[in-house]
Amino acid sequence: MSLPHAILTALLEKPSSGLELTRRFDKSIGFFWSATHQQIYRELGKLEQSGLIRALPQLPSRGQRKAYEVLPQGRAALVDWIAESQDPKTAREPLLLRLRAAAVVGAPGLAAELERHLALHERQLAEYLEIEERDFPVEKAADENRLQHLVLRAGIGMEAFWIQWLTEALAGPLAVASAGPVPGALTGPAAMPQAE
Amino acid sequence: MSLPHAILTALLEKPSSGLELTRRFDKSIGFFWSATHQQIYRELGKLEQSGLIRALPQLPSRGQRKAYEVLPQGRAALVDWIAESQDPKTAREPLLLRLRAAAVVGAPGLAAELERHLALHERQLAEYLEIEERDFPVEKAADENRLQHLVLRAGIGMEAFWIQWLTEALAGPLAVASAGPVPGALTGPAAMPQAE
DNA sequence: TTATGCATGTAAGTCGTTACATGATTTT
DNA sequence: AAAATCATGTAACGACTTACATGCATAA
Repeated sequence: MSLPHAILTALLEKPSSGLELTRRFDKSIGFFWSATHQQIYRELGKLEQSGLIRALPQLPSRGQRKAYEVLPQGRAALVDWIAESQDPKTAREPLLLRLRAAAVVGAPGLAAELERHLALHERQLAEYLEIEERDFPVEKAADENRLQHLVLRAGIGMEAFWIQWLTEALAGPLAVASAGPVPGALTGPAAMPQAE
Repeated sequence: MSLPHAILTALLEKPSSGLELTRRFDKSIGFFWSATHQQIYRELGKLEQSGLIRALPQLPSRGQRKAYEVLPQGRAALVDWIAESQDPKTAREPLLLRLRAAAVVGAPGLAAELERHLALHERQLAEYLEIEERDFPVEKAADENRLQHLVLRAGIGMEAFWIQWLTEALAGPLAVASAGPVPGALTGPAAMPQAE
């Protein structure tokens, strides 16, 4: 149930139309919770029906843009959600899954993928650092911005972690000892010192 | 499409029944791709119908346990998947969303959540380190285990990152300057230096 | 023989993704 | 007027979650 609350937060920051929200989800909010415009429109409809937001009186300018604002009920729902007890979900990392699979059947082509991911993470880190420099300059470290800055620091830390890990992974051999990529040659299932 | 390949990997490591897979997904594999038994049974059915795995001749012992093994086609499908080009998905971190929401409407109850998460991550890290000590002792750093060890190192690194970040977050003030938790008092939408 | 646990499964609903549809406005 | 773009939306599917159902084996 994160999407509706992400939308409430975005609308509190600034009342917006569906498309404007979509644009904003491509940037800051979407760094930690992406959403397509279809999801957003559907969720806006639900939120309006639930009485948590309402459409602002139409500005009859261009297009049919409908802007929404958060109602007191919506704000209250958001406050409740913040304090809810939610366990961290077990991570879903297809890349690690692929590494583990490569340990069993061989790893041709995997190094290229790791390098590609490394480049992507480096680009993302650069983008985060740019935002930090722009919005949270060292000279004015204010307490009011602390939460926003913490969110950004989390993004920076995660990217830095992946870059370090991928670099370490690419530094050593990726091939597995016995198993080749030959489809027919089944390796023995027994010799797995991996944790179960 | 990660779950079927996670299952193929698990079955290559050791042919198993649905429940055995469920147990194993609660442990090693599930650290990076969790799955419930319902998902697993459904996926086993699909994989069998696709001719990627087959049920082993019944051991008529207790219960109705059906064990599956991977067929050459399944192994080939896994090899292909490893080399596929898959972009890293944008992270989904509800906790960061909640921080961002707290920056807008206030943060009562958030500190308790952060502390709870910190404890959970510390426990998880301890578990990973225990596994590392058991399965990858320093004296026998072999290349054959390198991929499995890398996967585990990723888990360790992620937990370490969260612990560090949460500690840093809890070290400072979490309250937001102006906004209280009062549902009716809407704050101005303008003053957001946050990146958009 | 009831109860408890094991093992496999069905059903329903939500969330997310991909592809397509529609009307309005701006550009050529 | 035709084409491109903007803005909102529908439809269909697949993945995941939660709750429930069933048959079998062992234990009380």
